[in-house]
Amino acid sequence: MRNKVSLKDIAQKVGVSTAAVSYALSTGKEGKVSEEVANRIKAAAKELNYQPNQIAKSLKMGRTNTLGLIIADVSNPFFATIARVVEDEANKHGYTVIFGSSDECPERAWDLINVLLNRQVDGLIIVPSEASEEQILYLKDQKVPFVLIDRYFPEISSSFVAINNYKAAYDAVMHLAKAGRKRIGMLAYKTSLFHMQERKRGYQEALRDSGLSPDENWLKEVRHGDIKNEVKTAVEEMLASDDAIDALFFATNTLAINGLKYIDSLKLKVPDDLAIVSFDEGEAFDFYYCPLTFVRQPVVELGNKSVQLLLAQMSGSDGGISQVHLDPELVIRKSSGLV
Amino acid sequence: MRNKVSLKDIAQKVGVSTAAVSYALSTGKEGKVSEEVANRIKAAAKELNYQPNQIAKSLKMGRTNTLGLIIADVSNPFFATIARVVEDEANKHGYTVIFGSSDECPERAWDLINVLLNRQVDGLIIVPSEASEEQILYLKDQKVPFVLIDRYFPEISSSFVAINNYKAAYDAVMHLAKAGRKRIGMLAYKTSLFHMQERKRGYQEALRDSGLSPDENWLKEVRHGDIKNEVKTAVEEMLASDDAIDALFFATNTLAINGLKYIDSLKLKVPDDLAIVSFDEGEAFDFYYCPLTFVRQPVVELGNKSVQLLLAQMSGSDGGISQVHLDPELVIRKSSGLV
DNA sequence: CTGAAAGCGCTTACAG
DNA sequence: CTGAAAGCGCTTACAG
Repeated sequence: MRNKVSLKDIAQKVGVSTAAVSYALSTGKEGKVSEEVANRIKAAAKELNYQPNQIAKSLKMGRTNTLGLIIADVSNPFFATIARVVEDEANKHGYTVIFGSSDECPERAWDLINVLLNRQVDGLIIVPSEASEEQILYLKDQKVPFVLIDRYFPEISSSFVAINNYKAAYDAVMHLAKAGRKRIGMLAYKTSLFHMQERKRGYQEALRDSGLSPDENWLKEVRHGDIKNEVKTAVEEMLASDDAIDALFFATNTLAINGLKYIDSLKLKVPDDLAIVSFDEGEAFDFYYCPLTFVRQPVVELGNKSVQLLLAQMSGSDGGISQVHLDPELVIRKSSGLV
Repeated sequence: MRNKVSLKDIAQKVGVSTAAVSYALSTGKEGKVSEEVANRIKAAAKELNYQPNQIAKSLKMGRTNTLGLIIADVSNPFFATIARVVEDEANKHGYTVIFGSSDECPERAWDLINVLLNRQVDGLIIVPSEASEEQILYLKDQKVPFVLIDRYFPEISSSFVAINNYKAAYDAVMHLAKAGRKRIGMLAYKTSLFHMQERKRGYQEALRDSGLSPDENWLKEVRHGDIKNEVKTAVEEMLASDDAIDALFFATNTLAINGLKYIDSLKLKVPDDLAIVSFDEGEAFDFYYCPLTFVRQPVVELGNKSVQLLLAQMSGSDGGISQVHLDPELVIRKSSGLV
């Protein structure tokens, strides 16, 4: 089978102890073995195509140089990009990443945490799902290094990297107000997760600050699951009332994709009939007839920063909890009706 | 720190050997320890919140229950979906997956293979990049269980799961011919990889079988890297000649996205000015004004099958090499000009 | 039925 | 400068 050659084989071949081989092969321990012996060892290692067994090393060292990443779903482009960025940044620092998709389901997230912990990952990066506070508290209690990304729980003190969702929504809606829209709707997810609450709060504050009294029919929430139909119903209702909306802010890209499809089926014209602002860009919108105004999340920074915070936390050099808010950017194009 | 509780701690608490604890806690070894002792052990394990250290177990067992997955790029939706499917299928069988993105670069693929092997993955699923034959031969030589996915090297005997690319392209182009198109172009990648060769062969055979003598200007190849500009130039040339194409077959979804953007900028109308068939569906096309005819790859089956083949190979129950070709499906919509 | 012991492949404190 | 030995946390063949 493979990987049969171990330190012992090299030691035997050269006629030294495994200790000598270990010293000779690890950098920074040069003084421990004479150069001549070291060279013979290195030659033998190369000849036998020696590949160190990281599992054995990990067991001995108590470190695996592995990071665990729990996201909602890799097949969602937003999370796929995060996964990619985290992978690259981790690799750069000599870490491998193991990821898992929680599907926004706390039970699956628990399973993943246990699997990753049993595999002795050195730290975790987590996009927490709803109702997973218990998990986060457990990790804190167990002193597992971790950082939350994209979302966090304000009532739990922990490291995180997130965007300023309040501001993102506030700016988006203010922009629609400035464009002259009076009846601005918002389509969001029905979830207690803080990032979504913040987006809703931003929406509401912006309405207030624009002197537009929010109508309760303008803010609709749908659940994960049967998105397509729920979005249809929600948008239908926003458009049906006497006070039909004249602008719509989508709280995520998935909501925007589904919402726009339905709006198109109604033959409504963006932005004339309905002005639109969405969250995130993406290939999905590349072919939309009207270039969309959207909130650009700094996803690369989000991913990089989460790795950096985690590594700092693991090395103990940061002395505690770091909470990072990154600023999103409102990219203005035609769909909001101002240009 | 975390995970401090080991078999030894439980053994001490209960007053038995670690062996007894190990037996009591592993299923299928019931007879090895009296029920009464076993119960006390289990109670203690629960009380101490014992979590087995998989690293230690792996070292001892010579198996990690981990699969390595090397794809071109997780942030590409096609590969992201494969990653997701592989993850789910592997989990179902008790395996964790570690993935890495090779970026179609053989050096990066080599690095990934070494990292994964050093981490003692039990097997590999690989989307091979160009010029990586050496790597595949190495894996064979080392008797590492692996299966290739999406692509393979016909001159190297190995397990793989791929689609019938020749047929996919042949059917697509025949369909365009049936739609009355006479000058059918194809935009492909410049690569020696077999799947692309097969797609080109399918295109050429279909032209021949339709009595359309292929013009060498109709088949263009671009390199990864500066896709956007190369696609632009290629499409430009296909349209510029006296024999300008009246239909275009895209060999991948990335090529289609870039190609269609350029075609749109030319104000060409699909399918009247130019009929289109693409590879893969995707959100990207959801908003395209003309529903696209495309080759649907059975990506879920592709992923599932690759895991199944790998597990069979690892268990030694399949006695060698399995080569699976899955059939793609041509989904006919408006862009090809027949409906 | 039960447990002491060896060993997976490493690293490093320690004694020579 | 060099190497024997212990030990990371498990599992299991083996002896009692």
